[in-house]
This record gives sequence, C-alpha cells and structure tokens, in this order.
Amino acid sequence: MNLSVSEENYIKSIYKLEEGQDAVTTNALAYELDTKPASVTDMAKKLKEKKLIAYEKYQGINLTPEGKKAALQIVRRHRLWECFLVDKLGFSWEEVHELAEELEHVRSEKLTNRLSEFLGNPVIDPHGDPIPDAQGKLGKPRTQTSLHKSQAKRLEVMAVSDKSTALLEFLNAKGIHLGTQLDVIERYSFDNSIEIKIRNQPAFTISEQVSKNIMVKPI
Amino acid sequence: MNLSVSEENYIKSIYKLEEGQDAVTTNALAYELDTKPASVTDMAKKLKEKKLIAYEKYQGINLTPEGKKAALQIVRRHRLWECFLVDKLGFSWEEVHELAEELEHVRSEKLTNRLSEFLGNPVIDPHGDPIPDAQGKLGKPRTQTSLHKSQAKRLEVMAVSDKSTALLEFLNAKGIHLGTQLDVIERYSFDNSIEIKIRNQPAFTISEQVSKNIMVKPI
DNA sequence: ATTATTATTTAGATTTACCTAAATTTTATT
DNA sequence: AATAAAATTTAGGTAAATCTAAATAATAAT
Repeated sequence: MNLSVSEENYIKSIYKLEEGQDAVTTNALAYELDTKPASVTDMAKKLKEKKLIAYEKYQGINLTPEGKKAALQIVRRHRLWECFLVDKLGFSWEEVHELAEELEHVRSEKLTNRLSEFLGNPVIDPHGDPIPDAQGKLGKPRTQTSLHKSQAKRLEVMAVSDKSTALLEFLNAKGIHLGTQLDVIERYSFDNSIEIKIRNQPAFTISEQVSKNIMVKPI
Repeated sequence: MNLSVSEENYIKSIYKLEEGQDAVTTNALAYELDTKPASVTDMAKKLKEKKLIAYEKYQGINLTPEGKKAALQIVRRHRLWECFLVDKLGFSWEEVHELAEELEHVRSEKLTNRLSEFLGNPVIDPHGDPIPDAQGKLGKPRTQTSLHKSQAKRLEVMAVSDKSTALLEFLNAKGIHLGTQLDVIERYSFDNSIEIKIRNQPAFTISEQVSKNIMVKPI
C-alpha cells in the first residue's frame, strides 16, 4: 500500500484518537489534524476506498486491521527518530516531536530496522511511549494511570501524553522528567490542582491540565 | 524562503546542471527531473517570481545568488544523510542516494548542524563529493578529471559522478571504490574503452560510459 | 414530540504540480 | 535566406488536498 504523506497523517491521527474511544468523529479528527471537517470527510472516503478504515456516513471512523498495521509502522518510525534525535544528536524531549513528524514519512523498512538496531532496539521513546517492533507488535503502555487519577502518594513519572513544547518546557522548568519520583502532598478538589514535591526540593502546585498528561506508576 | 519539496528538487537539479554550462535548458532540466518541458516552464515562472532563478523566455535558467544558497543547503543535507547512512547504519554507497533524496527535505538547520557534528563534520560524502559547510561554503571538487580524460598511467579514484545503483553496483563488482588505485594498461580509440588493472588482479576493460563517471587524480 | 443545537456531509472553488496538444521561437541545414 | 528540425512556451485539463458556504442528519433541550 502506497500512502501519501497526508494519508499517513490521517492514519496516524485516527490511531491516536481511537485509543479508548470506539469510533473517531469527523470533528475530533479535523481538530487533531488542524484542518476542516469537510476535508476529513473527503479523506475518509478515500481511505475507505483503500480499505484502511471502516467508515459509514455519520458513523465515525475506525482503522481496519490493515490500517492499524500501517499506523503502527508510522508510529514506529516516529518514535525511533525521536530516540535518535535525543540519544545521538543531543536534542531535548520538547524539540523532537516536530522533527520526527517529518522524518517518519521516509518509508524504508531497511532504514527503519537499521536505525532501530543502531539505537540498540529501544522499546520506549523520549516521552515514555512504547515503540512497535518490526512486526508492528507494541508493548503495552507502561502505565494507564495519570497523575490526575492516581491515588498513590509516592509515584514515578513513566510517560507524558501531551508532546507540546509548552508542556514539556514547563516540566523541564519544574524538574519533571521520565523516572522522576515525586510525593503528592495535597489534592485540591476545587480546581483539581495537586501539590507535589520532588525529593527535598520545595513543594509546588500543578494544574489539572498538567497532571492529566503525566503518566505515573506507584512506587 | 519556504520551498516545497518540488521546488527544492528543481533548485537542486538546476544547481547540478549549471556546473560548467552557462545556462540550464528547459529540456535538460525536464530530463533530469523526469518530467515534461511544459512543467519546467511552469515552475521556472514560479521560481523566477521567488527570485531564486534568473529566467527569460527561451533563454534558459540560472540560479540567483539566493537560489545558489538554497541549493547548497539542500546539497549539504543530502550529503550529510548519505554519510550517516553509510557510516552509522552500514548501508553501501549504491543504496543511499534514494534515501537521502527524501531525508534532504527535512529543513532544520539545527538538525543539519547537529547531524554534521555527530558525523565528525565530514567534508566528503560516500561518492567523493564535497559537503558544503553550515555557511554554504563548498570545498572545491576533489578533482575535475575523469578517468576518460585523464592522461596519467597510475591514478586513484577520488569520486563517482553518476550515483545510479547500476553504475555503483558495477563498480562494486569490479572492486572499484573511493581510494582505489589503478593502472591504465591500454586505451582503445575505437570505442574509447580502457583496459585497467587493480594491484595484482587480472586486468579488465571498462566502457567509455563508465570511465566518464569515474573521477581520478594521478599518483 | 418539537425545536434548537451541533455534527457531518455535499457542492463548488482553489492551489500545486503535473499533463497533452498545439503554437511559437530558436537553431540548424540546405 | 528560406526551410526544416528541435526546443520552448502557451492553452487548457487533471488529480490531490485543501477550503467556504449551504444543506442535511443526529443529538440535545425544552
């Protein structure tokens, strides 16, 4: 199957939005891809034609098994390039997403597999997300619990779900990285903000938007 | 200046064809880009509008200084990625041109410069071509003489001007690489073929098409 | 159960980068 | 210098991926 860059971006976004949800809506996909709902409808017809998605008018979108396979290949390339940029070229985690968005569209299995090998076949990317293997098999997410939902008092940062520069720079400023261990001091039900503490540094408070995007596991 | 992938390919090809020639013809550019003369004319108007080329109807095409600067950036990226693929991922020289054609379009100065640094700021690519530096300054070609034109009897392979898989695989089969030293045994004026010998291996004959694409220096 | 709101689709344009076929200009040849 | 050949451009069209505005369907609210 030969996909255009645009088609690949749709497939990738559908894959992303499908998690949890049963079907991806036209509007959600338009928002995710920064385009208009009418454009999504157009593309949905094309991808259905190519048997990569299941789509019926007004019924939302789902990847077919074949579509999912394609998505996992793209995700694999994206995450491997992120590793390369961080591990080999010394970029920091907030810089790599945009670059990987471009590099991921170079479709060469040989390149992808050699890159993986060169990087030591990494299993997670710089944001803590698992990297599909050459067969498209994906290790389960390292954790399903966000700091927002977790009830534990002591926990470790396992992944970050939002890859925006804004969030990642905020986390840098606060000293929050993958592997950071933190204590929950207090939860404020008024705005769902959380007061946390890292080692013996002074405690500080983070908003619900932030804590929703920090994936943790209890320790 | 923000260029599309297609515009970048035109700029790069014009740069390539401009060497020696004073102006690049519509037909030559169409052939190089595997497209039609009419399409070249369309694009020429657009690139003139963007002040990247000098172009007057029926008069051929030349890069402006700005166009040349753009071309050198693209060439830099292309050749650095080729080095990466060969030096770090273990590809051989006939495999990397096509992949680099895609990777070269990821436009990020930071990425390019870090890649260069990671590779040890190489000055020639796997085919012997010089790599422009971050300012776009290009070391002069390592040699202007092809095996075809050279009069010397003993010489060393410095670069290969044709990057087709076909030629490079042929050279692999014959044991001709960058740095290979060879003796010219005989030149046959009938078809301009050349009999050569590498060290103490048996001599063999190469055609004019091949010898034209092997750049050499006397030793 | 209507009605209002929101979501989605259709219809019709636009832009980019192509194309073919015909017209024009340049260059080469008699 | 006239004519033939080759190169180039113009005119008009196509496909991909967008868009806006209008129409339609689904969902929510009265």
